[in-house]
Amino acid sequence: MWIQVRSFDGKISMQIDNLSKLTKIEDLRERLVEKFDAPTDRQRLFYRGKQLTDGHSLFDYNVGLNDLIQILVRQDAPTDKATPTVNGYNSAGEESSASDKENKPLTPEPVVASTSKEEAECVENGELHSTYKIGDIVDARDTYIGAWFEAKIVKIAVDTGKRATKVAEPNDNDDTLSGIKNNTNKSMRRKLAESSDTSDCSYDNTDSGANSMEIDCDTEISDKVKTDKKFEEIDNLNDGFVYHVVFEGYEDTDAEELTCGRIRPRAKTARKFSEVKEGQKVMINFNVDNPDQRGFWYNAIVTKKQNTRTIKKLLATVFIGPDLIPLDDCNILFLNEIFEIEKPGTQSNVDDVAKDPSQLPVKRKTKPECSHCMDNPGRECKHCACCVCGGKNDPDKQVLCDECDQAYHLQCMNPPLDSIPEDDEWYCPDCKTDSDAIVKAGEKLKESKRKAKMASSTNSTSRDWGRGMACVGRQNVCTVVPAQHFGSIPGVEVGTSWKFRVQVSEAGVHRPHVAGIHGREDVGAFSIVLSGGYEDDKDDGDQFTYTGSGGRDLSGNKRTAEQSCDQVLTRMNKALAKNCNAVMDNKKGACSEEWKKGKPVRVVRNCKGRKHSKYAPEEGNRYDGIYKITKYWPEKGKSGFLVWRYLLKRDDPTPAPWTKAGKKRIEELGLEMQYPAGYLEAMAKKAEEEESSGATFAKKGKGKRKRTDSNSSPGETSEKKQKVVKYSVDPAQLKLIKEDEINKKLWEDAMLLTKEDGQKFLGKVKELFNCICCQEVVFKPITTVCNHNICKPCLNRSFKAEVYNCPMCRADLTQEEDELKVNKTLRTILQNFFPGYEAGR
DNA sequence: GTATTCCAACTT
DNA sequence: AAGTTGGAATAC
Repeated sequence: MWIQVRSFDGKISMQIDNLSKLTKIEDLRERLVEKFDAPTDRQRLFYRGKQLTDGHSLFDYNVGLNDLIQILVRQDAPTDKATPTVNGYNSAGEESSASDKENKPLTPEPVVASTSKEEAECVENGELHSTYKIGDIVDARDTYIGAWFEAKIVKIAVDTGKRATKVAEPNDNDDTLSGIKNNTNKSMRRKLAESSDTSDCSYDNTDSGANSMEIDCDTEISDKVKTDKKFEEIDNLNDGFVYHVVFEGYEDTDAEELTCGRIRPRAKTARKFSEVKEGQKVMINFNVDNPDQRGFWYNAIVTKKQNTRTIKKLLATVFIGPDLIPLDDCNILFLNEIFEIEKPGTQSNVDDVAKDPSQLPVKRKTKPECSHCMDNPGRECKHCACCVCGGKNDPDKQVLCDECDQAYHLQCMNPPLDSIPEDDEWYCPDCKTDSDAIVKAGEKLKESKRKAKMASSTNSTSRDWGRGMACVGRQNVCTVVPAQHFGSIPGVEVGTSWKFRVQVSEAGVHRPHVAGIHGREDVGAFSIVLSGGYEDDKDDGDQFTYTGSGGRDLSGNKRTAEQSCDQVLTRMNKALAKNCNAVMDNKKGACSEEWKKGKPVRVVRNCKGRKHSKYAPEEGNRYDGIYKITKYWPEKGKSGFLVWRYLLKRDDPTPAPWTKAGKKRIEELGLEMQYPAGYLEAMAKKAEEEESSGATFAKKGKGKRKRTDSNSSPGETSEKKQKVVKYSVDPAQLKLIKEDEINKKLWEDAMLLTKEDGQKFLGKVKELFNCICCQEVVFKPITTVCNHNICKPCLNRSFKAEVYNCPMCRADLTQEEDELKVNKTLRTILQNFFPGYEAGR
């Protein structure tokens, strides 16, 4: 068996082959380490909303063939923090970390790791001429967004030129002005701080395209870069020291290593608006994403000032991003919060602050972290405070979920918690893996009673199973027609072949997984498979005899056995008889005068029938069209027991696949053997492995070579086929399509394919009218104002969850809330093309 | 190769 | 919930 594994961001995806259903989760993890660069203990695997835990098998979780498992890689190893790894190196050693501690008088023991022995020599305060001292209260420029944040120096080291942050330094040579990513929310900032810990970090904001902005590259800007070079000169200053700073509010995050150019004394001189002059360099608050809101603190040059009695306005060039790109003509909102830029290298302020704590500058206001309560401490907020009561009280008694980041008061939990959990990780009830559903490793999932009875659960077998196609479940269900449907399946051409029976089931042609007859004794038979079970069945192509089922002792889950008793005309045998256009006779059978008036049976021939029939396909299963029951009768089989026999005659307008016309048609339509999704890939890989492992044999053995040929994908030969069979849409359907004006464009797209074949056309219709929510053909379709088609039930669900956007394009649908009108025309057309597809809904 | 035996999908 | 079923891999 094979499955798909994908990272949550969708960036990395791979097929894992050669799995058995009994493969354990821990074994699966091993297979993911390399590709996802994730040690097993950092992997979090999810399938259908459940987190997979070790000790269980894929079967326990009902993971099916080609199913998708998502992987999330934990940032931090869940091990103890005594030996942190920073910058990709291990901690330098015990001595240096011991001396670290002495040098950190003020801070509550931040995790600072030296990068190597060489660099680990910490600088004693005053010993060397560093620009700043440990404990200095400073502003430090964030590497990525270019804004200044309050920070504190916790450690100083001699710069050996090997700083990890080097890659994150402003890049003089790089004059790319576009594609600046601006991240301004809290979690982003935290991420930024974290990500700078990795030496090979090149931060790429993929989480939200909405936050990124592009700066147009025009000559004006390049000119500005030159004139304002001075900002850069300061920023690139290097006094030979590396300053380890911790940002205020992020004390629990590792320190960031910066050069002195990225640091300056904490801004303390506020300038009055009246004092500010054009051309002046200042630090102002600006929000790049939403210029009419509060943002972060950036360097800026005042370019225009208007100060009349009625108008007070300040325009400035603001320097943003890692390369401090100038952004012209920014309207500065907070005219009473303009700070002078402190000169770098001015007297250290650590002693002053120690003497007189009131000198400590007030924390500058930045963009509120919570857009719901605007950080108003008096306002309850379930977003940034306790998500149960919204209260902001007792922050030390709030516990944060490591999955969703929501806060919970201990007392607001149900049941309440007595104390902060001691575990490294804590998950809120919503995120916690359901411990009821997943019991301790080694035991089975409680879920299904049936499963508990199975051999694999009762430990009655040691058989490994589920590597192949014998016991897989269906990947899709045919909804084009109801399960109990007589006649052909729209879109499935005569001559279509599938490798495995389960695929025939998926296509809706013959639904049972194993059984040869699909029917209901009170309704009739819908389809049969000829798989050569009975020697005395005679197959002449256009007509054949068929034997009913039963009369054998299949106890013990056997598939074959000698006839051991008479067959009776019940169940499937009766169903087949029902199709015959004659009065039912369960003693002697019956014969139809007008056999064509009987109910249609879809006939599939299986390659196993080749033993006795030349009409059977060479490989897999082939749909041969509609047959009808001419007569049925009981007779003595070779075993001496009674069996029911049926004579079927072909009644299908399409030429049979073995005829000349039929072969031509198959060629024209380009019908090829259908394999399960991922099957050919899995086989190719398997063959490759065999090839390499058996390389020494390959030289001798001629047989091995053959294999490469049979591996060639069937798609390769498709070039030469010509599709001349047109698919015709009948006039009534065409009329309806014209009426569905609102979907005109989609229909035009689909109609292009009528030149090819029905499969293509109907496939396209399915694709174009697929509901993005349920991934099926739209049921009770609603065509939105933005011209998208969604199932009414799907849209209703969305509205119930108070989401009033189009699931397709996010367009506002608030107006439509009251009157969700089904596009009746479209519904009729779809019903026309896919008769009964609604029955499955 | 052949006998055995896993599960899934179906109906009753 | 139990019985039926000629699939297809696994064990021998």
